[in-house]
Amino acid sequence: MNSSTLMSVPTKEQILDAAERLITERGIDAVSLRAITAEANVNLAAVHYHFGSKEGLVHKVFERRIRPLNQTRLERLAAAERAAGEGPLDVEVVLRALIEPAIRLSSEHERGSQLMRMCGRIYAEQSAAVQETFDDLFRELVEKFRAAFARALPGLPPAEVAWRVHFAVGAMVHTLTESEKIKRFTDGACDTADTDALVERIIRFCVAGMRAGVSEQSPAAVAENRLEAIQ
Amino acid sequence: MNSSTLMSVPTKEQILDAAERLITERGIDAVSLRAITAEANVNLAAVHYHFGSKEGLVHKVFERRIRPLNQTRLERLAAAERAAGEGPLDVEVVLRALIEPAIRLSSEHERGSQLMRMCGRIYAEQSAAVQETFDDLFRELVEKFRAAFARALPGLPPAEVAWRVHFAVGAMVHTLTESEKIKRFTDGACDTADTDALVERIIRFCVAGMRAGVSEQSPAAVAENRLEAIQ
DNA sequence: GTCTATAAAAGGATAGAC
DNA sequence: GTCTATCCTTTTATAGAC
Repeated sequence: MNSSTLMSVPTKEQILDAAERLITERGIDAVSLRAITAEANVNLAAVHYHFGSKEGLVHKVFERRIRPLNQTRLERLAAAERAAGEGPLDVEVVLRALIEPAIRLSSEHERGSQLMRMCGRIYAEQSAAVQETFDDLFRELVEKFRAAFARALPGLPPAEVAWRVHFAVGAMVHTLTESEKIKRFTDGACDTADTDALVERIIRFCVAGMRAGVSEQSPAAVAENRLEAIQ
Repeated sequence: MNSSTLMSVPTKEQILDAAERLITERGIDAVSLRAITAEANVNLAAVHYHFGSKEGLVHKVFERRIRPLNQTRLERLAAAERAAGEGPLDVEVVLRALIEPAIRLSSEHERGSQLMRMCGRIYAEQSAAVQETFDDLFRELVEKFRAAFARALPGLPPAEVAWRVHFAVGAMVHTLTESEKIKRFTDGACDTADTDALVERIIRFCVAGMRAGVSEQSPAAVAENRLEAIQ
C-alpha cells in the first residue's frame, strides 16, 4: 500500500530490473551500485534504503526469477508423479519438468535470453553470499528431483543416478549461460532462437545419457527416438 | 638465463602459483593483487614488473595450464584419426580425447582438484579480457573436435552435432567446476576422488547422448555398455 | 522515500631508490 | 629484479537535510 499507484514503475522494481540486466551481462563483481543506479535512473542511496546492501540486492535479483521458476518445476514434477500413480515414472517426463521451464521461460519473458543466462549464472557464481542464496533456492528442488530420477531409473545405483543428474544439469546450465559461444563458434549456424527445437535437442541428449546402459527402453520408445525425429 | 639457478622458486612462478590458487577459489574479480602478492610472499610491484598488469597475469595463469592440456587433447585426437585411417571414427574415442585429459590431469597434478576448476572457470568467466584469452586458447580445439565429431556421426546434420558437443562440453565443464556441489548435496555419497570411475561415468553419459537416435551402435557395443559395467 | 555530501576503505598502477 | 612510498580512481556505505 505505497504511494506509487499512479507511478509508472516503483523505484524498487527499477533497481531490480537494472541490476538484473547488468549482472546478466557482466557478472556480479563487475557491476557497481553506481552503474546500477545510473541505469535505473535512481539515486545511489536508494539501493541501501530498499535492500540494505549490494549483497541484499543481489539476493533479491536471483530470488525474484528463480523462486517462481523452481515452483513451476516442482508443480510439473508433482503432476507427473500423480499421473504415474504407483506405476513407473518416465525419465523423460522428469527431465522435461526440470529443463523445459528454464529454457522456455526465456522466450516468454520480454528480455529474452537474458533471463536464461541469469538462471544459469547463479549456479556458476562462487562468492559465499551467492552460495547461500543458491542453497536456499535449490535445496528442495535438488532433493525432490534426485528422488524422482532414482524412482524413474530403478536399475541404477543411487550414486550413479546422482552423477547423471549432475551431468544433465551441466548440459542445461551451459546452454543457459554460454549459448552465445556456440553461435560464435559455428558462425551462426546454431541459434537459440528456435526454443522448441532447442528443448527437444537437449531433452533427447539428456534422456539418452540418463538411460545409458539401462535396457528399460521399450522398443517403441527407441523407434520413436530415431533419426526422423531430428528435423 | 636468470640469476635464480640456486633459488627455490623464481618470483614469477610463485606469483603464478598463488594467483592460480586464489583465482580458483574465489574468482578473478574477487582476488586483489595485494592478496596474490601476500600469498606468494612477494612485493606488490613485482606483478607489474613481470606481467605488466593484472590482466596480463590472469592471461598467463590460464595459458600456463590450458595450452598444454589442449595440446594433449589434440595429440590424442590426431592419434585416433591416424588409427582410423579412411575407416569410421568412433564417437567414444573422440569424446575420450576431449574429456579424459581434463579430468585426469587433476589427479596427476599436485594441487588436485584446483586445476579442474581452473580449466572450467575460464569457460564461465565473462570479462572481455578473459573472452579473448579463451578464444585464443580454444578456437583451434573447438574447430578440430567439431569436425571430428561430424565425421564420427555422419548420420546427423552438422548443426545437431554442434549442439550435442555443446551439451557434452556443458557436462564436462560443470563437472570440472561444480563437483563440490554434488558432494554437498549428496552428503558425500558422490565423490570426485575416484578419477577412473568418474571418467567412465561421464564418458558413458555423453556417448549415449551423442549417439541418441543414431542406429550405428553395433550390438556388441550396446551389450558392452550394459549394466554390468556400472560397478 | 529521496536527495546531497562525504566518509572510509580498497583497488590498480607507477616513480624512483637500491 | 626488488623494494618503499604514494598517486589516483573507484567502491560500498552512511549521515543528515528535505
